[in-house]
Amino acid sequence: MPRARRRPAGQDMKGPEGKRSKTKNLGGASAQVESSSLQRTPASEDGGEALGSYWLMKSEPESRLEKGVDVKFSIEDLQAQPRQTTCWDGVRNYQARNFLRAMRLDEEAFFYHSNCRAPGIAGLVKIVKEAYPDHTQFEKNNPHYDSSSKEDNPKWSMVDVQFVRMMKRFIPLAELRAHHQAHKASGGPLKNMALFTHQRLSVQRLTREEFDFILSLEEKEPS
DNA sequence: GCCAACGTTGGC
DNA sequence: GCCAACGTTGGC
Repeated sequence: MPRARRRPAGQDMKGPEGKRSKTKNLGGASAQVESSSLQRTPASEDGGEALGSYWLMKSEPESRLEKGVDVKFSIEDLQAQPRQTTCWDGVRNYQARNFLRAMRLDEEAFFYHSNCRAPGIAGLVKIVKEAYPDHTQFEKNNPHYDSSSKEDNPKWSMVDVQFVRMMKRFIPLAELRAHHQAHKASGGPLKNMALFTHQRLSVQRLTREEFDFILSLEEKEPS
């Protein structure tokens, strides 16, 4: 099956080569109740909080070809989308998928720039549509096509996210790491941050303490 | 471009 | 079900 990859469907309407069908018609005629997954668990399954959760979602802001398709999707690309909204397709890792399925409407996520010259947290997005089947798993020409997934039992899910705001200042990975290292000794809020303890996971859950601490960094001088 | 970390695959 | 080989992630 396809490798685990993240990144949203940059419905970039660049050039004539209109990628796939894409273009989720949000607000389309029938705001149909999606989610073939009625498995709507109490969100307490993955060690999840009962209350709202916070998230971090990775995306690559620099061009890179995957099976001939550019996977670039920066926060600026998100801002340029209709309604500043995109479907977060292409996740092919079970842990990340389960987090997508645990996301609830209006929960907030950091938009993280990965695999680039300046990795770090660029902005804030929120969930505007809960998990539903990722259509790209059925598209033979999509880099994330999964021949093992069947239409009547889709393996992979996606959510829709909408731009909320840019961070007041970009929060570099190196700065987060410095806090993580310090907090491991001091017991501070970033001591177990998934960005470092599960570094390859493209969709991560944050505690409220982690989320609030990172927001507080916006007000501080770059260190 | 290098390469460590780590998830997945497939032989047995 | 083990585990070595392999492929990917993603920082540097």
